[in-house]
Amino acid sequence: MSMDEVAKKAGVSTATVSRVMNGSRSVKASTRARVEAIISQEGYTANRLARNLRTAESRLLITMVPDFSNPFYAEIVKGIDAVARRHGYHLLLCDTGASLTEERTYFDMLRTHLADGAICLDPVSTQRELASENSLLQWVACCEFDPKGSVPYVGIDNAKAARDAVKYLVERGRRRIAFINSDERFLYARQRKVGYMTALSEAGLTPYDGAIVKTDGLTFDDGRRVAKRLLASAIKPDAIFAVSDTLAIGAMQAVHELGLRVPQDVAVIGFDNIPLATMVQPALTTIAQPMFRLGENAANLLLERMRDPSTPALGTLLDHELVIRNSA
Amino acid sequence: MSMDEVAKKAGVSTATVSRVMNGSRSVKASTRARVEAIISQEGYTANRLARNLRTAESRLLITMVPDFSNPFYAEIVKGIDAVARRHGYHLLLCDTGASLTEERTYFDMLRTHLADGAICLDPVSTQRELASENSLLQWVACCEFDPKGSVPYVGIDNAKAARDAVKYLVERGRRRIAFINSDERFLYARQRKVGYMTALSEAGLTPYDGAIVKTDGLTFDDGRRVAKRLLASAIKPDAIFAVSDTLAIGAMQAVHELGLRVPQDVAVIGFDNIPLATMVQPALTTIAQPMFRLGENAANLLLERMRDPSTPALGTLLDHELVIRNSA
DNA sequence: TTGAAAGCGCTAACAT
DNA sequence: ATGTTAGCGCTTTCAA
Repeated sequence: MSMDEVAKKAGVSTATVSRVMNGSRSVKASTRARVEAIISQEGYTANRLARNLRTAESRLLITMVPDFSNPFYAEIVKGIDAVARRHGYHLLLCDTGASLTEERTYFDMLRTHLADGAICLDPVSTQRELASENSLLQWVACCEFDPKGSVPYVGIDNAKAARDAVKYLVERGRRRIAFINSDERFLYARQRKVGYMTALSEAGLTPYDGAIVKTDGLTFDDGRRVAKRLLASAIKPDAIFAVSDTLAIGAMQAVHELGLRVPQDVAVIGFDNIPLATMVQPALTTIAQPMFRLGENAANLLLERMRDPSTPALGTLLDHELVIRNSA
Repeated sequence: MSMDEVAKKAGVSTATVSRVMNGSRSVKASTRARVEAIISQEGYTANRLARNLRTAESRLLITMVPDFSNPFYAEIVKGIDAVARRHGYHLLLCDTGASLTEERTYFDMLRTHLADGAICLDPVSTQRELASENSLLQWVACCEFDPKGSVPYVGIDNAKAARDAVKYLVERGRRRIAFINSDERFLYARQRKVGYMTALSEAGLTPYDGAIVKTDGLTFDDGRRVAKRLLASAIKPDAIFAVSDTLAIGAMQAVHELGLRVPQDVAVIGFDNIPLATMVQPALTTIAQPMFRLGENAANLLLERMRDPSTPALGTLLDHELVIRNSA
């Protein structure tokens, strides 16, 4: 059923029906009542495709996530969703698999007006590729960002956070501190490595031979695998710092499987403070990111820029926190 | 830039540009080349709002999830996404919080042609409310479904699966088997309870006093909390069957905190086989659901019904599997 | 093989 | 306070 038919039944013009639907003040009470009666009686809802075409907005926001089976992103998305909803927007959530091609597809949805704005959580390396070709589109970066780029962002100071974690290990007397990093296409991976190096050099240390390892993914099993390698080499670590909790938990598992104890033999620190961190044995010491608030901030930033595109494209860094539990 | 401008630049009509964009065969090769040159040179992409309005389809599929921080749903969504993508659809993912009001919002998006179809993972109790008012819309249920309803669905036989789990415990000599259930608005909760009762009665047992407990949520902490209650009562369980892995892992944690051993003192079985199940100590025995395939099937079912609405609205049950590890 | 023209269902400027 | 009308940018029949 279209607006035309509603108008006909109510004996008014489509313009009046439109006014009623959009809450325009300039409709006589009796007319409004008559129209509303028809609307609810017929269960009429406006065709949003038509409305969107006409008003050139869709009230849809895209959120690009590299992998939504990673629990870390869930909280961020909830923060985004909360803000979006509060402003009458809905979320088009996309698992890009960190792939450039997929990203392009979603940017196309912006370009073709299927969505009004986007929040990108994908690796900064892909973001850089996309920045120039999508400079006219409304989008912001969250967690992953190019500090020198022109895309507004919200994140944390990864280098400082990693430094805090490693500094803590040093203060507890650890000297052979291994570092499990992930894909360095991600800014956080590169920055956290910097923080790791900084903390060591501030303590007059250097990474021992073979202290730094890399994984492709972020699964528990990735963590377990590389930790086993770490624990099987000539020089054995007395502490492991992993760039994500999932990796850290995998590493703890590996330590246990080799008959060693956490933290006595090997201390372990993770990053993210996912819900699970409190549930493993021993509970995981980690760096907490304000995930929900990261999402909220990103959404607010985007909405603000959409409202007023001349808003300066600034970057915001939120605070992290070292959460000390029992694994280190 | 609109199609009009492309047409003007190429010296053809919009109809021809449209034909080129949609790969119509009836365009002279030289004309096509000329138009395509302009398109790529200008970086033109069609306004999908306009196209959607005209063709009355959006190529968007809604997926309603009660809570996407639950890792269980992530795999299902990936299955849905894979199929959707293969057929040129994109996913509008929604966290409804299992709320009826939210659900209604998303069904409205179907009604208003913002999306072409929906897959609902929300509790069957809310689905029932929605079934009649949305009987004309294209949607299917996944995991949660009304076996007697008219909405097509894909799921597993929860009662049978739960029975398998509890039967296994009985066969291993357990007698005081506790049951941690969650919100009984969910079909799976009710069906699994049936399975639990069936297995016991088949073994000539009845639940001991206080054997059955309920939680509101599905977090680790919910599991830990109720397990503590269970282990503090007069009669202590020698086994715990939880309706989800997250609850089971929380329960294991509680057992450990009380200085008891899993499985020697208390065996624990979960449900879902989330990735984490292999990473906890001891590794969790659980019922595996084919999550990815559940998602794939649901999406295929939906697409089929959209293609041919006369396709019978049938229900499919996929197989589960008891995965034996070390916790029971 | 191509173009002209109608129209998808709505909003908003303008007129009354 | 209400109606008329012109489009938003596309697809698609119909005619040439």
